[in-house]
Amino acid sequence: MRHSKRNMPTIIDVARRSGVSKSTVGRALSGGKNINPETKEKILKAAQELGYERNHLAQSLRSGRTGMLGLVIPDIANPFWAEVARGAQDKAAETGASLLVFSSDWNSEREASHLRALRQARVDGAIVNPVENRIEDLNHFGMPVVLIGSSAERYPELPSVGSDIIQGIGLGLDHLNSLGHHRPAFLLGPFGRLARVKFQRAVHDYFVVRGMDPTDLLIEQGDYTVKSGKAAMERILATRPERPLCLFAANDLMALGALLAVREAGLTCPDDVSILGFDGIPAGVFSDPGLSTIAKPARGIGGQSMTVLLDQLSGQTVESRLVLPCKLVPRGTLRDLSNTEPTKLKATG
Amino acid sequence: MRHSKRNMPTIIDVARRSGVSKSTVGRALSGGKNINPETKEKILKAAQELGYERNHLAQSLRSGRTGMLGLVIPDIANPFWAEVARGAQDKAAETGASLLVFSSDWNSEREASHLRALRQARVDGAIVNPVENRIEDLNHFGMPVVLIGSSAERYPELPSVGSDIIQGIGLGLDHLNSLGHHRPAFLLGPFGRLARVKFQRAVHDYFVVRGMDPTDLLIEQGDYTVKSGKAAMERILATRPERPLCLFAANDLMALGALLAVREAGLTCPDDVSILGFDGIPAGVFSDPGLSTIAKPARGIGGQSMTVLLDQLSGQTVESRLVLPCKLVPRGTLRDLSNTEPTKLKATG
DNA sequence: CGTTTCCGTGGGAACGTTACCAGTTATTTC
DNA sequence: GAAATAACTGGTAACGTTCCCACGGAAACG
Repeated sequence: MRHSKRNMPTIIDVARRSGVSKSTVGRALSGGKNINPETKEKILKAAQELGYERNHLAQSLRSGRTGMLGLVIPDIANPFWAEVARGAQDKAAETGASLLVFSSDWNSEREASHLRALRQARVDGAIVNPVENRIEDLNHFGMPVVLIGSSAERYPELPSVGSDIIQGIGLGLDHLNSLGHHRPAFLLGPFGRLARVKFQRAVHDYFVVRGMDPTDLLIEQGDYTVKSGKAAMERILATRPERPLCLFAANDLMALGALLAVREAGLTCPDDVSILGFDGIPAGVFSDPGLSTIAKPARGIGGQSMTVLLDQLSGQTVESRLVLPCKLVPRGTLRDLSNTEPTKLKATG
Repeated sequence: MRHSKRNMPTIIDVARRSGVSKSTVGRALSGGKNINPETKEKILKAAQELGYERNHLAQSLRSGRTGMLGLVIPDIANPFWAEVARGAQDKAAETGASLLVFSSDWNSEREASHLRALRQARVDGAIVNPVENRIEDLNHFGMPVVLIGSSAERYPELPSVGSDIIQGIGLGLDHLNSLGHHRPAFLLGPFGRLARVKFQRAVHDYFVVRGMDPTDLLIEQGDYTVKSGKAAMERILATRPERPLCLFAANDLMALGALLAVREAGLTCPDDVSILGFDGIPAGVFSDPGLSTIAKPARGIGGQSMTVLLDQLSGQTVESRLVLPCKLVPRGTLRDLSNTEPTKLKATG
């Protein structure tokens, strides 16, 4: 190794080599004004020759800005959150900031510990997906925060970025309607969860607004896993004999599980059963047929939340709540019934 | 906000409040010896009351250790690398270290820029997946490095952690043999790549060691994408009429592509065609049937490389090259021919 | 020509912590 | 009981940078 970490060159070495004071070197290196172009070039050259690398710690300690930002998400190994992280990271890199990434595993203790670590690292700000059942106050975190995800609503005073689930659900139901699926079954999450309540209410409102009957919709429950999706579809198939059937699942994993159940029952998708997912995970491409879904703007959420955070850091007032639109991704799990028997369907609907 | 970032309490505030000197506070807080238990408790209490949070920057600047580690991988949004990151992160968290994660996108300029950022942040060490075509010298990086991935071989002096591809291939071929597939077709990567060469050599050696004929094996080429896998399988189906057919693909994405081609040709997997993948990506679960594959220990690579890095930091001498075993993940794409016609197959093989 | 403004530079203090040394007691040792 | 040792504490100097002020000289102004 060239310099053994304990004797890396400092501005003072650069100053000696270029025959000026460390103040001048500092000015030259931090791009300040009031510096003779010739002197600056001389200093830059000396710095390069010495292999000088600015000590970010000292700079941060003195200036009070670290140029480091924090990101606390449930699980970096989860494709959705990995996309979010990537979006945030790219945006941060544009401004030369580094990102400290932590996975909380939906565990509020780990979350608290990570937030403490961020505070100790004196990051300039943080993006956090707060754990759902967390009570402790994120409000006086001590630095700018931007919240992401559905549980952000618990902190109305803090800026947040999320996906527009209501719009996404509308998009999905519109699409289903256009294909002739007017009363799909729904597969939602666990009863207690905030996301579940929001989803169900959005569906209800959609039906009411359009003068359709929102009661007696078939709603099954799962826990967002493949297994629970499969089990739910088995229940539906057992109780509902009618066959062009349609299911709108609250996430892709359950939708894929439902797809497995359809196959095991000897039925085919989309001929017998149509399935629409929600999330837009990459694995949806590989199922047979490919999973039609409503994609959340994962990378966009990461990028936008970073933008909001950076705006906040530069002193701008920021929008308190930003929702990004979802996108329809039609693949192969939806059957088009609109041309087959439009009159009959209209009559029943 | 409670304290507006510019007036967070320091040890000196804690010292005032608890009536001791800042030296004593320092001792109490950094868990050193030579401190009266009562005094220590008093100080801890005062610190808590003030909401004191140790300034990691100052600590690092003075002590020369930041407790921060770097991780440079191609793409955090890629499931495989996300797993690696997760493994490294968990291991780092055990020792209280934070991880700075960067995505290089297989771009050596971005990689160089990220390495510079790590050096400026004065991280204690880094884990790097070097970009393949990189020439610049990672050898005098200036701090402990651990390499991961296949291109680590270019830096024989640096410690590295990878998966044992040769063992994984052996595992796959053993398994195929046991199921009666003695001469599978192979779907490998682009000709120039190091990984392709290694794969092909491993297959060759496997055949030679077992006294089997390594020549005239059917080898198709792809570029690790789904599309190329599909195209390759279409070529194979067109040229090879015999039907219990078997394909061993060099990665899961191509294997899934091949699976699509089989379906589109009106054939079924595994009845007509058996497919074995390599990687162990999560999406393999959702295909129909589920993709049998050789899983690389992604999280293990992350965790082990972090262990090696931490060992190196604590002054221990470390193994220069560590290879982790791959694991067989049997799902549904492999047909068992061993019971059906063992004698006939033995005769032909 | 004296005064003001500007530019370029240097010298110190400060950021918050740990390392080190020098004290002051309390405790042990011969 | 004096001396040596241990336990605890305080003061000061770093770590490498930026911030602030002061200084000299050149240019601009009246």
